[in-house]
This record gives sequence, structure tokens and C-alpha cells, in this order.
Amino acid sequence: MLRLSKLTDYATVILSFMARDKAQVHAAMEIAAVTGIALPTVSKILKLLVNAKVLISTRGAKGGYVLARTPEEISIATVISALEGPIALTECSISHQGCEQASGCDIGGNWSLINQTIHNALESVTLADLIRPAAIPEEVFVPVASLYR
Amino acid sequence: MLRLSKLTDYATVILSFMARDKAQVHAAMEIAAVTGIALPTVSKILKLLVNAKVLISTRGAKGGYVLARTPEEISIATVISALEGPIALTECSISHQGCEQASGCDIGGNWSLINQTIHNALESVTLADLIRPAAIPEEVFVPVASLYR
DNA sequence: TAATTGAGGACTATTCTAGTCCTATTTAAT
DNA sequence: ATTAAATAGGACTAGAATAGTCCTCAATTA
Repeated sequence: MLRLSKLTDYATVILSFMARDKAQVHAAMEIAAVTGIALPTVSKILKLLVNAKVLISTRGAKGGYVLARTPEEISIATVISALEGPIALTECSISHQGCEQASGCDIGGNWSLINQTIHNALESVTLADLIRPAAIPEEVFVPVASLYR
Repeated sequence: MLRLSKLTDYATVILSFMARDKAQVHAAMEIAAVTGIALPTVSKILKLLVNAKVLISTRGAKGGYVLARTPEEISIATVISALEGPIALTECSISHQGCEQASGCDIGGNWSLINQTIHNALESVTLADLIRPAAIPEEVFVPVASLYR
């Protein structure tokens, strides 16, 4: 199903909440209470987002987390790779180590193009887009095939 | 990592092989030998592809599998959903059942747009594209953000 | 009728994910 | 200084999903 992990899903919920109330420091406990996600899980996600420099943390009493950038500057691609590592559909696309398919694996080049296409799609959607009221899906235009001439 | 399952990966290898030699019937055993993938696994994949009407099978001696359509008419999206079910990044995108996130889950609408974008990207790439020599990734153009106005 | 090949489904083992918890570190307030 | 409130980092467990195998039945050809 080409699915995103549950943690990534949670991350978007958390970030959406923070984006609506930016420039304010939120403690993990507060976020857990608001979103309904269990505290340890929230903690784990927040730590990953700090490592990816999506959030900035402050320790100690009155500490907490803030967005490192504006919602417009945080892409969905960034969030996904923070939680799940590099965005790539196949192992091959990351490293060609251990690709033991004797024949048939000349397809690497084109896969990487597909990967890049999807990456670009996710890169072009930001947190700001997510918290906006739902857009009407219309005129979705992705001319990938044309690239192959 | 937004990853595709290994089986899907195998499927593209198998289909690539068959596409290079279309209109010819290939037995599962032959495909296993050529691709280096274990026979039971190959079998499993071929069955799924038949169910999805990507392949046509013939039973009995001299039986085997052929592509149901030309490589140009078989999209990557079709292959992926044959192996992994509907293409969607989040559970929510498929059914809104059991979405228990109290607040913060107004984001459904925009997620579905992202899903559709990715779906379109995968729909526009065909098997024929995959077996072509690698394209130079350049001028990949996916204007998603613009959709949000 | 025998040999070959796919259909269908059950089953197992392994890997991955989700989720929890513990200890150390940092900061603020008293 | 000391205590309380937070995050950092990592280890650990349980459960779910995936990969992979195997067995029996059905169909076709020679």
C-alpha cells in the first residue's frame, strides 16, 4: 500500500498542532494531552524531529519544543525522512550494495527517476499546506511519462 | 523510508524480463531461473499479477504466463496495487474508520491530495519506461504546492 | 493415462514497527 | 544549594506485517 508509518502520521498531527500555535514552547506532556497520543510515543517522535532539525528543544523546567522554521519552510518530505529515513521506494535506490538480481536489474536508473519525482512532490507540500482547509482535488498535473521521451 | 515491499520490487524485475520478450509464454520455473528469485516466491507473485489482470495464465503442460497488455499499457501504479493493495500513504486516506485523533485531524483533505499526486505520478510511468535505458533525471516538474493556492 | 504446469490456500519464521521504560543531563525556581 | 521539571539517549518488549515455503487440487498436452 506504499504506506507511511504510523509514527509519521502522528508526527504530522503533532506538527500541525504546533504550526497553528507557532513561536510558543510546548512540552511533550502538553502535546500528548492535546493530541491524545501516549506520552512516551510523543516523546520519541519529538526527539526524532529535533535530530532532523525540524524542532528546537529547550531542556529543564519550562522547557519544551518549538518549530525550527516557519510552517511554510517545513516540507512533508523533511518530516517523512526524519521519521523513516531517506525517501526511496526500493533498497536499490539508496545503495546498490547486495543487489543480487543477476539479470533484469538495469532498471535502477529509471526507478531513481520515479523516486525523485515522488520526492519532489512531497518536497513541494509544506506544513502550512497541511493546516490549511482542505483543497478541492482538481487539475492535478504530474507529467512524468513525458520525461522518458 | 516510504518503501515498497520486496515482493513489489521482485514483480518489477519479473515484469521487466517478460516485457523484453513479450507475446511469449514463460513458465514460473523459467522465470525463477532467469531472475534468480526462488520458485515459490515467483509463483506467489505471478498469481497476484494474474488476479490483478496484469498477466494471463495458461494451465497444463506448456502453460505459463504472458502479459495481458503491452508494456506501454501497464502502469507502475497497477503493479504496486496488485502486490500491496490500494496506493495510499495513510490509513485515513482509505477509510475514515477508527480515526481517533481528537483534534488535529482536519488534515485528511489535504493528505488525499498528496496521495492523488503520488498516484498520478506512478500511473504515468509504465513498464515500457522501466525497461528503457536509464533516463537522465532533469527537469522533473511537479507543481503540487501551487494547487493549494 | 502420465507428465507438466498453474490455482488456491495454509502455514512458519523472520523482520520491522510501535510502544514503553529507565537513567542521565539540563535548567528554573525557591 | 537543592529540588522539581523537562528533554536526551538508548535499551527493551510485544505485536504485527512481510517474506518465503509447502501442500493439495485442477487443467492441459502428448
